[in-house]
Amino acid sequence: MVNFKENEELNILNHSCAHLMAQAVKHLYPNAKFWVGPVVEEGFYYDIDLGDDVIKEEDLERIEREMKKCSKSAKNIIRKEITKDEALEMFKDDSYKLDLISRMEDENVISCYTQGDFTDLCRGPHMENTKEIKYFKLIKFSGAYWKGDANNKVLQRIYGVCFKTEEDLNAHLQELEEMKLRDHRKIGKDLDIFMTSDLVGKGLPIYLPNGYFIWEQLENYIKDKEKKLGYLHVLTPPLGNVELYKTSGHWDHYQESMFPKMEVEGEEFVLRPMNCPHHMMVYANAIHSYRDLPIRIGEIARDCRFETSGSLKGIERVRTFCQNDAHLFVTSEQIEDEFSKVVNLILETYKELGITEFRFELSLRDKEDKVKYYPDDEMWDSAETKLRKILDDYGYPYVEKIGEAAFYGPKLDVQVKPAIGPEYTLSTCQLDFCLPMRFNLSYVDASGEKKTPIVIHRAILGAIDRTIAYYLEETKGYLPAWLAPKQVKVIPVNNEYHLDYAKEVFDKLASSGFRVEIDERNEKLGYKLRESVVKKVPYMLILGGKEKDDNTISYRRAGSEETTTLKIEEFIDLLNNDIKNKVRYDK
RNA sequence: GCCGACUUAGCGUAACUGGUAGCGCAACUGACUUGUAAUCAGUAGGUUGGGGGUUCGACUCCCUCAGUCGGCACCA
Repeated sequence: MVNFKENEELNILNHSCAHLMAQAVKHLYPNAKFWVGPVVEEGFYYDIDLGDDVIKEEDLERIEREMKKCSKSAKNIIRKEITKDEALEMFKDDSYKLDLISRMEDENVISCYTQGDFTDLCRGPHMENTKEIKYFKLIKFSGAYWKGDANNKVLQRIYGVCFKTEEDLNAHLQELEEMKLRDHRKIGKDLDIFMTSDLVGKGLPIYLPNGYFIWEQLENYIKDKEKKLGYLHVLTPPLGNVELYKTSGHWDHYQESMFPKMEVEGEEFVLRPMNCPHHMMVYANAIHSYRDLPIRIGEIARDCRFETSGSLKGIERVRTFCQNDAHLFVTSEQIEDEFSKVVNLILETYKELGITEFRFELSLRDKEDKVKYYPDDEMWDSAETKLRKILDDYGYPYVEKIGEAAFYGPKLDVQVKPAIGPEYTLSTCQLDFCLPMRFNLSYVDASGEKKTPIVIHRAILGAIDRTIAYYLEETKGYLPAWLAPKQVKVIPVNNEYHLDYAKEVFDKLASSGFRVEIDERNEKLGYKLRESVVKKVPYMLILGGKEKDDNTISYRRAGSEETTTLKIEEFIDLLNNDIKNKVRYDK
């Protein structure tokens, strides 16, 4: 998928197109006031105040038609540089522009661009003439808070894309359609992976047998890896006393997005929104020597968060989910080593799953925000410096994000992009000097002195739910054999002649431990084959006279139309290899 | 939560400016006995998301609740 922001040529074209759209909107809505119209990864948008008017589906077409007219009028796009005073005078009736101008440095050059009857404040650059802005499409529209603040007025935001040629535009629109086909919500339905029910409640997905099978595989996979790295797994309750969260600080920070507390026999409980406090208690259960550290406590742990209704999405963002969580209790000398091991684990896991599109973010505190972040600058500076050094030493590229840290410490977030919607965090590794203090955790060091350990919070498969969503989209539903609920479908060409042989092959595969199914129905080969193709079964074995005579099998692999013939033992080797190496079929 | 849209059988959909719900797949029954994405025929399946209203009459218009979707905001 093209990145409009990073492609310089498309960036200029799309930004110019945002102006063209603004011009058209101004023609159709003379009272329209404009906020900002930047180019983003997925194209351009413009935030517009239409007074009491709102954009409707049919308005997009009207605006597009008007844009075409503006484009055809072939007006030169003329840059003019003005002083701040001139700018303030020029836009004196436009509170939005005045807001922008007043925040500009006095000595900076302010520029505006004029095309025909429309002038907009803008840094540029732009195309030279509106006729160059020709192949565009308005994609979607929505409300958007002014300045991204939910307390502010909702502006109308219109998104669009623009290309140099009609072919490029059509190819892009085609690609957007194809992305919809790989949406995990569609695949999840088609392959009977999960369901939801109004009666159960929104954001509370139910994993069907196929979905739970995938879940179990992923859970076992990551827990096995963790065990090899010395993690100890525990099982803790999915709710806890409110005091536990008051101690951790979560109650103060996240009460609003927790399910409300329940009172029973004078005690107050909440469904837990995360597991750190429980794991702190696991640590606190015994006296620890420096010799015991690092202690790595892991759990596939269920959490419940009262996520806002508008943020729920399939199994990607839900109100109950299971984290692949762990807390590493370490000495300050062990931070770097343990943190690096986690980064290694993340990268190794991604490599094994074939995940190649991801980026690292170093999430730091916003020093101005004294409310969110634990007020201890020395602690924060030390944690952030340490984490930055670890990442620099590690050598994997990352970007820094101010104000994205957790309230208790800075973190490394691994971001991925789903088929539809903005990118999200799949894995995280966080450095925490704060909670161990709040919970009064300690160990005895070599000189017999009490010390406070440091905690590394980390999740590799993040939430299992989200990982399933992501992997369904990654693989387009063509699950690799190790994850596929059914690995092989045996299809006799003609039951009368080939069923016995098919059963023989079926028995051999089943007794070799494969998840195999035989289709004994009296249907045409094409009919039976189609069903397996649609359900994306990794291997379809077609067994007829040829195979029976030669004692072979012919297979078709998911996503391919090729047929290959092998000895049954060769096929078993092939499948074992696929399972062992987690071979993907979607590439 | 906010702005907008949507909700018809298990799934995918049709029904003009209001005239009383069709189709395909899947399911079930039977026939066909089959070589790489859909054999033929029949049967059954819907208080058109729930509730209320307007109307002689509502899938269609209005209100309301719920859910879903696109963004925004939020995301320990």
